Amino acid sequence: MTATGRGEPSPRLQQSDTVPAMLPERAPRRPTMRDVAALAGVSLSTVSRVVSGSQQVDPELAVKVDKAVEMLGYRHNSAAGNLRRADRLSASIGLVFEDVSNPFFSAVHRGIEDVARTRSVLTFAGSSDENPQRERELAEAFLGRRVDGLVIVPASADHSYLARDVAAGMALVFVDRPPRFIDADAVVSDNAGGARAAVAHLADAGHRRIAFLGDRPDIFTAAERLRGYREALAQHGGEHDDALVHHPAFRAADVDTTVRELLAGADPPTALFTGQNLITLAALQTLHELGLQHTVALVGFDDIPLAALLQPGVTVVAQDPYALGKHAAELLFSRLDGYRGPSRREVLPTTLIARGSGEISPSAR
Amino acid sequence: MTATGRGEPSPRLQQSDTVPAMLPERAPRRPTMRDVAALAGVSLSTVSRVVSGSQQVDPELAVKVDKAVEMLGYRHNSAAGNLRRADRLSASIGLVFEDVSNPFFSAVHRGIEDVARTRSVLTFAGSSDENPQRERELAEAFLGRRVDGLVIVPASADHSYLARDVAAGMALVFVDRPPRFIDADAVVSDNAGGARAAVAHLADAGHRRIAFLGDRPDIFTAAERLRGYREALAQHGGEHDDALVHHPAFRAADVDTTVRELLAGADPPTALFTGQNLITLAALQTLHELGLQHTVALVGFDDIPLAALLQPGVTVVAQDPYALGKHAAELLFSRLDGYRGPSRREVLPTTLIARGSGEISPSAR
DNA sequence: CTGAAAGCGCTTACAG
DNA sequence: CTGAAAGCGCTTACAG
Repeated sequence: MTATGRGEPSPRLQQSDTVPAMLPERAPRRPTMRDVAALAGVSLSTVSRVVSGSQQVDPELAVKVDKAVEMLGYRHNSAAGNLRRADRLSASIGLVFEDVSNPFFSAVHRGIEDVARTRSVLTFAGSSDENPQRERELAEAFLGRRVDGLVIVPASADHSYLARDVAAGMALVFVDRPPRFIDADAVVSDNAGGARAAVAHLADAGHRRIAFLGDRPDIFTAAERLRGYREALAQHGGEHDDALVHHPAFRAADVDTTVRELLAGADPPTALFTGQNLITLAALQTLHELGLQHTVALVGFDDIPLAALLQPGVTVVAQDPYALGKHAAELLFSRLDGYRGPSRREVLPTTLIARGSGEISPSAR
Repeated sequence: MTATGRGEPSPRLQQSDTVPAMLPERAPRRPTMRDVAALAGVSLSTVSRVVSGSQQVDPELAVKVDKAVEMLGYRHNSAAGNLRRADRLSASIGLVFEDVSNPFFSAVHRGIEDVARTRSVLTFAGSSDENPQRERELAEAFLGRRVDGLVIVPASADHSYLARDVAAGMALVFVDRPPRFIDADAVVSDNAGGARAAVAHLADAGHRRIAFLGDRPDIFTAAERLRGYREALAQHGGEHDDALVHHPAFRAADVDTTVRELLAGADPPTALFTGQNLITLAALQTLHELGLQHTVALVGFDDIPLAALLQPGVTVVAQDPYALGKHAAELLFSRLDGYRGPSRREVLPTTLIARGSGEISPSAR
């Protein structure tokens, strides 16, 4: 669902019929505090006090200042203020996701935003596309703007490049996956446990040949889910067969090929465990195209919209991405509030939701 | 899909086993350009020149500076630099969405990000939740950080509060809906046209009683879709009946009630036109619960995942949210690049995708 | 409570 | 090409 390269319709272009007033060649200078002070007939300091609400000011002067602010359309420059302020806080944080447009991460985003908003903190957000270089560029660009903290879904294998920023007081939290080569707070889902539950569920329905389709195993969540898959197979007597383990690199397209090859093979799996939301969507598409949705069992990791309305309903192990974001933000702000203890790792539970596709028996084949 | 108030699992908390080194009570000061200059044995100006790459510098000095930067872990403070720089550009823009976690807006987000990224511009993002006050707070908070531009999905009925910022050179683009009381560029979908196509499609299948379920009509897109609905009814001889027009306020819950009441009524509609992605999802849920998905026709505005795999497949009028974002960003940057012409309005076409639900005949009832 | 002055971390004319 | 000085828009001690 990385949206790049999508075909776009050619737009109908129409001029607005409102004719704008003659524009000056150069934009006018924005009014500064100095302009406000001059108009209000007070000192710069007084304007600063009124605008920031930090100190007691004679109400009469305050009114003058407010009027001048109003008249000039003065807009405070918090970037400038931040430079001299004692706390040095920019009231902004940076978020590095894999892809802001993946519904999983956009829900995490909203969880973070809702917490940040209660503290009037703004969020920068960007997509790494699972590219370590891009993750670092984004994080460093945010740091160049002196964000107070960073929430990262790690793509990079080494986060030591952030050590000095943390030492300088930047709050750092990892979400969805833990950090590497740096000690920091993290919030993750119980990936291995969720995968075990998914595979145990399939084993309970009688499956022995269960395929795994997941992200590259160098991604923490994928590795954990693979581990859970293997542990559950071992515990429930499922078959360990490397031919059943796949890491379709380019998701949608590769998933389709992989599923078709698996099912056309000599000793096909009777069930699929799809280890990520986009992989689940693609695998479902293929199963339906093959007309095998009632024959081959499937459990997906991550819940997806309309899962309950498909025939059969899609059994999933659901994460709670909103909660992941909320908890991450809370850890972040606890650091900013002065917490100096050891780093924390929160593991959020997953929930198996049985809807039909995971309860298909192997004999359906 | 506003994620607030969702139940969260209680996390398992575990201490990390890595024991952090003794932390100093106060965070060390970040190194400044001055520190770099001192270590490298050059002037502040030289460091600035090397770091910004703006001017020719003796390669030997440049190497010294680079080494000092490396040793100290110096991180450029672009907020400070921005204060004095001639162009005054912060290389950041602000995005005000209805909800960053709605897949429609997160796709718009990605479209904008991909364009901004080619120019090394960072994006702030926030959710207005359709609240005018919140839209303004967000926009003004972004402006306080001196963003170079703003992309807004308007919730407010009056954007004149941005007039002075535009006059001062801020680039402003509206997306999904046009602005009010301000002259600015905008990119929208052909909402009326898409709705006409949807309703005409249902009329072609023989429907005369077609219900409309859309957002509050004070939202531009909803009003436009309602207009398209009415125009198509008029053109194709559908029944105009106010009892068929509904604006379920709290989406999911109200949609369910509305659909049930409509279908249980004396003269029920034979088809539904659902005018927004979340409304479509909720209406489908209800139709399936009632077992009427093969009986009552439905066309939704906005495509949704898995729509093709439902029984019947869900016929939709699809927008291209990624393209919406991309075009909005292009208009924005053209302003920043010096375009001074009249404001532009781009209208992107929609696409009707017939998948089954929209082709159910009225006699199925 | 108020104002003049210094200074936050940079960039930019200005001399050399 | 390089450096000393001024200044961006603010906040903050410091006097009064």
